[in-house]
Amino acid sequence: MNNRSDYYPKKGRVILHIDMNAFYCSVHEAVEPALYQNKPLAVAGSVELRKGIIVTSSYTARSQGVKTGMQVRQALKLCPDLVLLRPDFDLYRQFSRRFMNIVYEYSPLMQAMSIDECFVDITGSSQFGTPLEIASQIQVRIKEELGLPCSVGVAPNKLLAKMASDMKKPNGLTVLRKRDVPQLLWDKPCSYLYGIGNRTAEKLSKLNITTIGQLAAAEESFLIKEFGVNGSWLKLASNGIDEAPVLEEREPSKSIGHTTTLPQDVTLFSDVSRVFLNLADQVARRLRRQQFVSGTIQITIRDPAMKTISRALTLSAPTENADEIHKIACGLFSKHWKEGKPIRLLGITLQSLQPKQTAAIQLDLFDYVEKPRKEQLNKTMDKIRDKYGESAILTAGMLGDDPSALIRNHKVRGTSLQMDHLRLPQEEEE
DNA sequence: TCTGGGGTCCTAGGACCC
DNA sequence: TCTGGGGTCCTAGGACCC
Repeated sequence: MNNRSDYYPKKGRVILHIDMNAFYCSVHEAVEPALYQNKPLAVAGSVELRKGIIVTSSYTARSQGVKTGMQVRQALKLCPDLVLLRPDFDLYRQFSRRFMNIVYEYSPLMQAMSIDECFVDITGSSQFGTPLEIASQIQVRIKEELGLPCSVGVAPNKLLAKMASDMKKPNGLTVLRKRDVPQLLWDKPCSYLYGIGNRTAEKLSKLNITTIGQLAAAEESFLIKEFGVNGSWLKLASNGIDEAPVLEEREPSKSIGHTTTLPQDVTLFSDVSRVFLNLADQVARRLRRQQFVSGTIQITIRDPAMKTISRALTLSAPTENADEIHKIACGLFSKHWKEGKPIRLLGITLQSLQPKQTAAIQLDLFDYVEKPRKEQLNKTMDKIRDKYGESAILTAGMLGDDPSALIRNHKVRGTSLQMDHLRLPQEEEE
């Protein structure tokens, strides 16, 4: 066995799944080791009691019982010296790009799954070594060059690679072959299988199928009868079979949304409108940054009992403007929510996204007299916020005295600017 | 200990058109 | 006046994942 290609299958694939360990916390440790290394760390969405939920925690914190999804209050009880940090998504995105660039060097057939994990198909990468050597090299380089730990799964398909990387954390390197599936997976509960959540596991359990092995042995026709087309997938997946290819092009986003749980339940329309104004502003800005326009506006409303509804409206012409999104959100709300019913959470999601260029051509947007000015204003505001932070510009409606108006927690760097300080270039020439 | 926020995909029903 | 069948778009909600 001197030839590296002997380690690659004659037919079939070799897939790696790279999963960053405690990603957000690890990034903070890497950036400021003196402050944070080996400290019990947690990133929390907010420190307000009601909303305070642990988003992720370092392994040191985990060893003291701190878990994702736990309330901040409870986490502090278990771990009094827990260091709480606000999320910094720009920083995470930066490290995300850097670790994926390393992976990409070993094969361009790479698919980012989220900010902290990706698949890579190294079937044709024998020039870099055996699959295990490549997996190990990637892991070592991410550690040495970025200071971040990760777990790597090596398998013949995405499903098994994903499950393999999950088996040993942190810093795990796990090979999962199809022939290992009976021994390693079949005695595990169904929900252990990636793609089976609590609902499906419950339904399976009612059918007397509680382990992956039992699922693997079930009749496909029976599973199809109970689960529809998902039945076939259940049968295949429990046998370790998955033909889904690694898709190299990262698909453009299909929706952009923001939701917020309010500090207190609200009932007044004026409060709702103000929250929507803020949400509309945030989603519109992300939309513009990605050079998209949106054809469908959806709102989400959750009541104190956690019952959630969504209502959507498709526009005759797509938009990128916060004003318009805000107006539509308020309209949808008035139409579908009885005034006075208490609200716990509000959200706005933009759907039917399309590249702005094509939309502009289709709609002759440039023929409008009003549009270029509005676009100029949007651009100016985006630039200022890129420089001074999210809160640098607040439109009038966001300056209410109700706390729900200020749902943003981002720090303000530099001075706060008012709308009056903005001058459009055209106006300066006038 | 009453449960955050960002997404994707799928389904099913209704509207509407031919 | 009552009526088939196919196709598409829109909407709402559920399930799942990170």
